[in-house]
Amino acid sequence: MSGGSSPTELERSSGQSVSVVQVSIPNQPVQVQSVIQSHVQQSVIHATGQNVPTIQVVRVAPVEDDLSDDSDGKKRREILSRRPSYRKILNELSSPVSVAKIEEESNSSQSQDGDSQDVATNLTTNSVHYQQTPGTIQISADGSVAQGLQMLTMTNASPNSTTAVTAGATIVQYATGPDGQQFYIPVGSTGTVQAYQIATSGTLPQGVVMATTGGSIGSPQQLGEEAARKRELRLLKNREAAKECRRKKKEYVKCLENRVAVLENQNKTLIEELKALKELYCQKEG
DNA sequence: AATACCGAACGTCACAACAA
DNA sequence: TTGTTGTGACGTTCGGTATT
Repeated sequence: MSGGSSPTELERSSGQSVSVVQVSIPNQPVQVQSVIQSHVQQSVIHATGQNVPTIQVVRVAPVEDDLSDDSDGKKRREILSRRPSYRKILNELSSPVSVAKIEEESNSSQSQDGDSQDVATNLTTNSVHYQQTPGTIQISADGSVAQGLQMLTMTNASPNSTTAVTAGATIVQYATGPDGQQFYIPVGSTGTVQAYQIATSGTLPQGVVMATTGGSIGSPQQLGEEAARKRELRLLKNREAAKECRRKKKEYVKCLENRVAVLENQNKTLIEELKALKELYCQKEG
């Protein structure tokens, strides 16, 4: 057992008090730190070392709500922005064991979500209808996986409409291909589509590049439209990113909660085992 | 049935971290 | 240095449940 008189890395960085319970287990292959960040209702597990016969359970005491003063929004924001993200914490995990397990659990939950690789997913929020068609995954001879085309179609779908695409509907198509990401946004109601390409590799420059449909750019009005479209794209991408971020976060939290439960069980068992061994030892001594 | 409350999900903004 | 991405925070909307 060790409480640690000097502040841990976590205490130094977060200002939270940390209590440490350390249990040595013969033949236990990993060292595990379980960290509960109650403030954000997230659990973080650190697993380090393949051959360290130690389990270390770390509990972070609930932080005093020093952020409750809403009048000081900027300070609050500053403090919160310094908190490391769960992704960063995950990246800091040094053990391939935990990472592999998280990935494994992540994959299994994805497959539970209804074969997301094979079935087109449809979701409707408010009056906006999203349809994501399955991407093609190319696997080369060396086993590497190349991301294929992924198409996202967004339409204004009325709740009663039987067809996703109706006259005058706004359709934004988003595609991820080998040359980068592409967006197709309708211009006016004539059916003309403006295509944008966001290059991520190859010869195309980084950023948004006007790709198709003629018409010179230069007039203030066109510049304004261009800026508006850019903003539209940014919002669209950010919207999708936020969704993805939330999905990952939920998955991650679920995974960690499961693991916390497992480790708590394990801890309980080990404490009982230790107790039994102590009694045995005392009997032998006495 | 009307209202209040709550939690989940969403869209947007701001900003840190990262890549080119 | 600049553009992109990921994510915390905030406000809004919506559906479910409890209460009146």
